[in-house]
Amino acid sequence: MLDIHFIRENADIVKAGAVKKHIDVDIDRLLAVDDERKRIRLELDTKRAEQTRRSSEMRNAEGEEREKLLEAMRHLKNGMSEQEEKLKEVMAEWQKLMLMVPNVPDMSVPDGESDADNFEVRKWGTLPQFSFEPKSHVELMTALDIADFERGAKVAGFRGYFLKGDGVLLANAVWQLALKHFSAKGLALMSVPSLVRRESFMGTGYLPQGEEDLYKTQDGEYLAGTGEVATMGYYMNETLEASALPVKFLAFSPCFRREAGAHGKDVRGLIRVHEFFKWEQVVLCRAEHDESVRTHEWLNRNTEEFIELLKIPYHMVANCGGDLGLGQVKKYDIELWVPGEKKYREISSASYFHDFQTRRLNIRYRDSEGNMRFPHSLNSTAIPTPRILVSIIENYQQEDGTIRVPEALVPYVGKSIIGGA
RNA sequence: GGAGAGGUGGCAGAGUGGUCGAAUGCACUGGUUUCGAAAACCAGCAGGGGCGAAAGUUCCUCGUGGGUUCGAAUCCCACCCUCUCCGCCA
Repeated sequence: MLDIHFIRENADIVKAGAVKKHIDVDIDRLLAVDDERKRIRLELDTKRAEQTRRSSEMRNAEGEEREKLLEAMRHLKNGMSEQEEKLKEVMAEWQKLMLMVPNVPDMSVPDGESDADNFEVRKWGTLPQFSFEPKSHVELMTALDIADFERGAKVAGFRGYFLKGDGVLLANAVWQLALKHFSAKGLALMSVPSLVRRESFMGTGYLPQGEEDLYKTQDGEYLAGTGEVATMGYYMNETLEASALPVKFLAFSPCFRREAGAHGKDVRGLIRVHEFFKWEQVVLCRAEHDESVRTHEWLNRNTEEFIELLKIPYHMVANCGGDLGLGQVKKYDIELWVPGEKKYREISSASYFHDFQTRRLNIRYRDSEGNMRFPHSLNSTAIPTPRILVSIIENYQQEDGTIRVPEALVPYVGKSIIGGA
């Protein structure tokens, strides 16, 4: 959510931002509703002030004087209840519109409609050269019996999977290495709920718009598609000490996604699944743009470094306007090379939000001047499993169908070849 | 699943119809004292919205939404949430 003052004073910027994000929102309508809201409030305030005044006179009034006052009050209240009704209607529309206004993307965000228009910022590593036709992870893992997709579908339905044996070890090894790498960066470990109430989804901006993509329980909670939701909810409705900032979390959680809009996409394998695990970096920092920008680069770099430990070729893109979420100011995606598809596939997403989320979540801190402020929030994937296995398996495959274990993972897997004799 | 208790400022916690946006304590900020600090003492200190250059002034907020009343933190209703005990269970 943006500050209504900001929207009023920068209507053109907000409108242009929505256009850049390809989000349709009627700012003029919001401004008109806000005018109405202010007008009614002012009139009501005046009447309420009179009511308070009269009612304190009432305490000592007796007899005829009292009757007069009562009569005047009745008159006053008549007009008020109508206006209160009206204000309620206006506020309902106001709230609805406010939740729809997207955050303004940064100047540096490239124009574009979809992920096809994202801008490549840098590239790392050299693409593997195979003397044979590389196989997909589905073939490789099935042949090695370290994953079972058929039975996955039988038991869990579409997009279901089992990891088995060394597949489990490999996923676990990634977690171990991630734990070490990311906690060395000063991120505090936290294991967070996946079953989360509506409020935190509203606060992070996944609701009200994203209802379709979420699983919902019969008790009304939702299953989170990312640990970001619970981690951001952690300080909801709290006031932090400025000295506590920045807070930096590395949150672990199971993640659940309906993939409602992606029925035909990535129907095989571990790229797009309904349930997976993710380590997520989440930061709250002082409400300074510079600090947000610096932290954003840092978070993204942390993940790049992790991928470099695994020695998997990647590139990093700046997401275009049309590929940004409602609250995001800017986003970088890291995409890993997938030999079976001969293209880069997303593994990580780093974004910053300014105070868009903290305003919705009512997370505040007191700055050095004693003013209440909404901190800035950021988050970035540390590492998701099992998706990361796709690139590991396919990039490290050998002609005989065995998989070399990335050097950094060998201590955790306990072997250097999967499928070897 | 059954029974009960409760939601008040940054925190703890009083307040059961009118000078209550709210005692008190802690925390915090400023000052006195000190070589400096601690302690003590003095003072300040909820958030948000109007109007105003400012001083100030006014409205809203005691979980949320309704109701009763001239007047509600306080009474009534509904909902949400939390805690305790019993049962069941990882």
